[in-house]
Amino acid sequence: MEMAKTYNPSEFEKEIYEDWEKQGCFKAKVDAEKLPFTIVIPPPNITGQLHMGHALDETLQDTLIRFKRMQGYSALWLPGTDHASIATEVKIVEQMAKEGLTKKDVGRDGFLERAWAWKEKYGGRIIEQLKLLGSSCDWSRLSFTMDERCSRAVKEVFVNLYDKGLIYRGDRIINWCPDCKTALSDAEVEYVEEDSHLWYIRYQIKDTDDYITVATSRPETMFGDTAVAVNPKDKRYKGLEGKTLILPIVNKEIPIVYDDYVELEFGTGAVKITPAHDPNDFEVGLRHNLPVVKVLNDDGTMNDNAGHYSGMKALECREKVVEELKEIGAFVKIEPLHHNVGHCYRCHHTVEPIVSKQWFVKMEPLAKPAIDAVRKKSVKFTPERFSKIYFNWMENVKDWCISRQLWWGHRIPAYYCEDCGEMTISKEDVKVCPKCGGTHIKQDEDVLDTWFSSALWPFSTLGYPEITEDLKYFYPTDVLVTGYDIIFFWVARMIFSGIEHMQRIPFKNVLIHGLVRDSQGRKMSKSLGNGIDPTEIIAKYGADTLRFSLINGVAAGSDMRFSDEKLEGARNFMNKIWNASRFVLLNAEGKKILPIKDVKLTVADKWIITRLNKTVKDVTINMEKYEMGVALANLYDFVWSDFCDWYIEFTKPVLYGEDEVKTTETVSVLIYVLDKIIKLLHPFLPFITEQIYKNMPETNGFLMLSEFPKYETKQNYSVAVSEIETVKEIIKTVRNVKAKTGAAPSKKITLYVSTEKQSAIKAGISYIKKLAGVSEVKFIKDKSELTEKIISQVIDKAELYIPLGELVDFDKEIERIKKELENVENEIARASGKLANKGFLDKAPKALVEQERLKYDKFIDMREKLNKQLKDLT
RNA sequence: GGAGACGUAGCUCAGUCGGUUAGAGCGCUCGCUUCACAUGCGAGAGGUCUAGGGUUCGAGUCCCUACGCCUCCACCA
Repeated sequence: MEMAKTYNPSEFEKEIYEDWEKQGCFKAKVDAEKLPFTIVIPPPNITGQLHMGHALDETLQDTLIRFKRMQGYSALWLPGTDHASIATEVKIVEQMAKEGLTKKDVGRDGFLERAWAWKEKYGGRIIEQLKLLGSSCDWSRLSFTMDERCSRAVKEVFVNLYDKGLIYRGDRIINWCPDCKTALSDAEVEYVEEDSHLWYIRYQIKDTDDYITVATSRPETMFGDTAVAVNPKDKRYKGLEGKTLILPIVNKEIPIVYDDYVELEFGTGAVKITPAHDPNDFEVGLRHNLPVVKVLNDDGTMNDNAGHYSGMKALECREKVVEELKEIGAFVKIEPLHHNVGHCYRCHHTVEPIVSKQWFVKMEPLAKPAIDAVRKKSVKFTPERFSKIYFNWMENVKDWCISRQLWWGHRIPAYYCEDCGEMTISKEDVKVCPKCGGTHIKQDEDVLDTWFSSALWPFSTLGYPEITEDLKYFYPTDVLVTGYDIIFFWVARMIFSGIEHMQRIPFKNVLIHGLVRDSQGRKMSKSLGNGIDPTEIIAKYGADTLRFSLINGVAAGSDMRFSDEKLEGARNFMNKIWNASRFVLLNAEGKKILPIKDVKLTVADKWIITRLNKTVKDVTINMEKYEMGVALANLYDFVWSDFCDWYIEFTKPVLYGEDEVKTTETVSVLIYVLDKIIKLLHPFLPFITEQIYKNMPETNGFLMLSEFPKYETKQNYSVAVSEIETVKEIIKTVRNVKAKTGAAPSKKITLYVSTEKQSAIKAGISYIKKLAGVSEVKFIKDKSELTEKIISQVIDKAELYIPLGELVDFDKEIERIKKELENVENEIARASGKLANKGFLDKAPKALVEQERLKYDKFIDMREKLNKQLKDLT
């Protein structure tokens, strides 16, 4: 096979993925000989389309799992999707609306039928998109939060928690979305700052002409007022104990109560208490045994308790009530108010606090061990700072409202006997009442919060509640990769669920990444229309380019800006890899490749092998720390700068020369290094590397199943490395002089060198000639041996003299030397200052002091030479 | 109100345990049709590391204060 002249990913990505899948490369086996390494995917919603957030999340996971797989672990990346209760239900309702149908029209069974059909049709879409990215998920284990296995786990957990008294049902104030018509958990409410008003209304004290003025932001809820509260310390309201107020408009009598909750400074210091529609008022109501009067319907309209406002929308009612209060003289004043208003995280409709009967998980006993697990580092967050956010939430967590008034989801396994009223909680369907034997049984209408099932994901997907081989081998999982926006919804709940039901943490590490923003730093959103479709990028640039641009140089946990420039940079790197590989493979054609140990290594060979070894080490260490951005940046630098810009250039004099033996040896080293490069790059860039691997001589099987390079600890080529560094410096210096003086780069010059270390330069003489455009290198003792006009350059350990004839501008040269001298003087001052400092000599590490001494000597030497040069010129 | 980040080149960002002459990519300037690659090669310019104080032999890095910008949590009607 021959490599195509240009990098064209669309020609091979699909085929390679199919091959991997066909050959079972993604399948993880329970293998006692190997250590397991497990990642469960954060299950994307079945309603979802792949977006950049997914692309980042999946790329990180795929990179890790491929790395571990190549390191010899039995690596399982377990994929699946989430039924996304609210999000999906909203879509089905929308779809039905187009046909003029409502949920009521089709009924529960009819609705679920449609939902399942919808899931069959669209649920797999995102899976196909994940494949385009190159995700090496074990598709044979594909799960779904509502499949049989996960549903069984949900029932098991519900019953367990209920039996332990950790699930209860009761009338509590919850967040109600009037649009979705369901309860929401606290985490599902987003607060948005809004401008509103504070209305001051006076309530008459019964049998007097006195009034108490209350301040409220929601006048329409006054019909639900069952008291007015004041602070017991408030002197303004002394002696009102036991007095009764007349609620305006409805003329209902309500008591005055004293409660610490009331702030003295805010408003008038008197608060109307509406237990049914405010969480704080609800608490006050409990403390003072106040009745709970609801005034809102589930759709956000006023109910019959609002008298003649019944049926009106809350906001409309607000205006009308204020008007009426004005008419009857109960209105005092209005003030602007800036406050936060809760909105539904799915439909963004304003959320109403409403009292209703819901199911709750008691959080305190569950949160405690989950906090300990993170505190004791059984679960580690990367970056570490996110554990603080976790603690902050967990330590103040309230009971979790888990019932939703929806149909798409896990129906709550509570059964009510219509004959005797008995409630039975059961994993199995209940047909006969265990108490009275009655057969009129009705299951609870509500379903569970989506996050209730996702909380079980790390073990429900592995077989729980059955203790399967998979569960024993792959649990606990190793790392969970997700965005910081989902720590409360999901990460926290998985941690306490794993501890509670498996008696073990669900994962050892949590790798948190940031958001992918647009080039201006804005969140990508539908409303802004600034979203980028990853599949379009893959179609245009290929998956590897996308993966590279998402990972390279990005620090864990921080947001990133995504831009065309970034993509182009990534694409250019793919092109670089492609062409460097082509160069190596074209030169290797027909050559016998020697094992590296049979090659007589040149200094350049030793240098690149040393650099390679260092890169293997850096990449490995950074991968272990989940610093994928740093690891990939290391590789980028090594491949482009060291391998392409220097080493490949070093090989050219040999490859284009006559020496057959040397050519064979050089090609062998090139192949050796390229082989390591594509292995190192493979976790990040699976397609291009696999494609190159296909073209490598003497390979079989897949690159993705090959072994990840290991680094040597004993290797010592320090002499060669320092020689090559000197050679590089000489080449750069000559190039610099040519550029500065305007000499054509192609103009061959004779290079005179004065040095005590000729061996270094002799070893690299062919490189200097080729890469610096030098015809001859001559060693001299002193500049005085030269009669031509020259430019001299001081480098570490040597002085270079470059004759350029009439081209030399001596004034500029003097200026340059002066500047250089200034630089060196600064360094000498810095170094000598350090070395004169007793504290530094005493306390700094010895190696560092020694290093500083060497530097000092070097700069002194340079100063001497520069001064001499300056003298020669003036 | 509570918490957490961030502030480094024109732009986007790295900078690991406190120790290098503070780095990269893009952009910019100059030069190059060098036989893998112009999606390239070579050479450059560009920095008071937001400001001030402290700890230290030594601070871009640790601590404090201020300013600027961002995010999360809480939710006083």
